[in-house]
Amino acid sequence: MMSKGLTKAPNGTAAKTRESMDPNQIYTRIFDAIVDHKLLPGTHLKEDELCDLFGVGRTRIRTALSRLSGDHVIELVANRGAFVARPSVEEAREVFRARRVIEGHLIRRAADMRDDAMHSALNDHLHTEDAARAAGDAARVIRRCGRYHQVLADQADSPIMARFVRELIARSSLIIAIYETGHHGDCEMDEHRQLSELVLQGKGEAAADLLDRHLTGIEDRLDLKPQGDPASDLRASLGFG
Amino acid sequence: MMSKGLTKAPNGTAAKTRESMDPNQIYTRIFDAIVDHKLLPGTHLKEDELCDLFGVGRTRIRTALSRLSGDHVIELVANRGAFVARPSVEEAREVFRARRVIEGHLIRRAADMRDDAMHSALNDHLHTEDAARAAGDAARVIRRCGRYHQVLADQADSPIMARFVRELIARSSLIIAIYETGHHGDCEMDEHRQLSELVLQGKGEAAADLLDRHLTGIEDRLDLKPQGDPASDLRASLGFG
DNA sequence: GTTAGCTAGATCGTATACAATCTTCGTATG
DNA sequence: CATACGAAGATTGTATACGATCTAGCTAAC
Repeated sequence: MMSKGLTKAPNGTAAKTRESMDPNQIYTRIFDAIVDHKLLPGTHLKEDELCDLFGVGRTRIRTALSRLSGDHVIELVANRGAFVARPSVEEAREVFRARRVIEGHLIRRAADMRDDAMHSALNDHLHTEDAARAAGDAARVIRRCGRYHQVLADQADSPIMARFVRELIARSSLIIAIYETGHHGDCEMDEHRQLSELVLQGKGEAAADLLDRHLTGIEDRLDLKPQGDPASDLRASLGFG
Repeated sequence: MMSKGLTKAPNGTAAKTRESMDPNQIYTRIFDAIVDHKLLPGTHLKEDELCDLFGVGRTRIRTALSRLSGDHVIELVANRGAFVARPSVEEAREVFRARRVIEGHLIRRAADMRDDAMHSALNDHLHTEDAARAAGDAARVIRRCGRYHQVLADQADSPIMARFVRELIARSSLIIAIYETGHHGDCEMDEHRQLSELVLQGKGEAAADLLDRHLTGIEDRLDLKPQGDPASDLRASLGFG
């Protein structure tokens, strides 16, 4: 059952659902549920089930699933259906490498462009991140941490690369769901604050360096051992390693 | 009429078409037609017309169009349909900036990883590029030039970033279609050869520098003036500038 | 007891029909 | 003659029904 991950309406009433949702809204709802770890990697997203939940025909569901597949947050298997993606170790490493490359460029550029609007955007977000942490809502903290990187990427006036980063952040969330070890501090809160300060002081190189270490730190806290082929993987899983 | 850009079958017979094409094949055919400048920016891709051309129902066409839209090579306008994308000047500049960032990273990495397979892949492609140029087939030269960058990106064992590059190359082709000035040499052939040599010699930094200049050169050969709002743009187009 | 084959159920893939929307062209009116 | 209005045609958006494919569980044979 998936009703744990996707509720019919955000406020509890089913009113919005009756009025038929756009493919866009459906897409966003599922995307967010995946990023927020409400839908876990491997989950089978059955079309009929989603039809009931959202109160629409299969056509709209399929449109939404197609877009999600384009973002690589779900995998469309022929004649089997849609599954929440399960990034491999190799994919995981490349996602973080790509983030270092692209976000690194964007943060340098943002530092060169800093203005009042950027100041507000970055600080506003830090406040919501604080609030989430204070409330002790773990799911919200995860979401806010990811969002910080998105807000940062959005400051560089580079919508194309910001979209790439959006996909990479979503996939990072899946990666964390699969490979996280006990000791988080997924995104060290303080590092986010330092990043903002460096950007707003125009210290692009320093900001890029810190961002690189920040992302590498997240990656290092994951359990990304090279995993063997399925056969030996089975042996290892059964304790014959 | 669009039959100039999309022929029913590659060899002239209509046999393949009868057997019903996959959404995948349809997607690839349209994607290639756009990259090859057989379908020009702004072209309206009508669903019924495509149904006739490919001999399938609208469902498969829509699946293909949805994927193309995800690549941003076509634009899906609500209730109006699909149009070949017309990148703005701002988008054009960001596409080349993104290419410098991402391809720059990949070429450095490729240089660090060079092996026999890479040697063959790069040289094989240069030969097909030579052949196209010798045959004097302008369309094929354009296609091969774009493909070179794709082949290069594919050498860095980074499928995610290689996919980003694939989209950027396709959009570059649209940008060239719109903004090209008379004097091409779109991709200086000799620079491709030099790039391959530097990569295969493991000179990553030098290769990255040359690639940066190469891409900047292509961008500089375009007519990317800051374009005014539609109103003044019309005045300029009619010679009242 | 194990394995191969088979049947029934579930799920997705596609085509088609109908509804909603937009565009265009003709018409009437100022 | 120019402009606003309206109706017809064209095009896309959606739901639904049917067919294809896969999965699971059962039965039977070895």
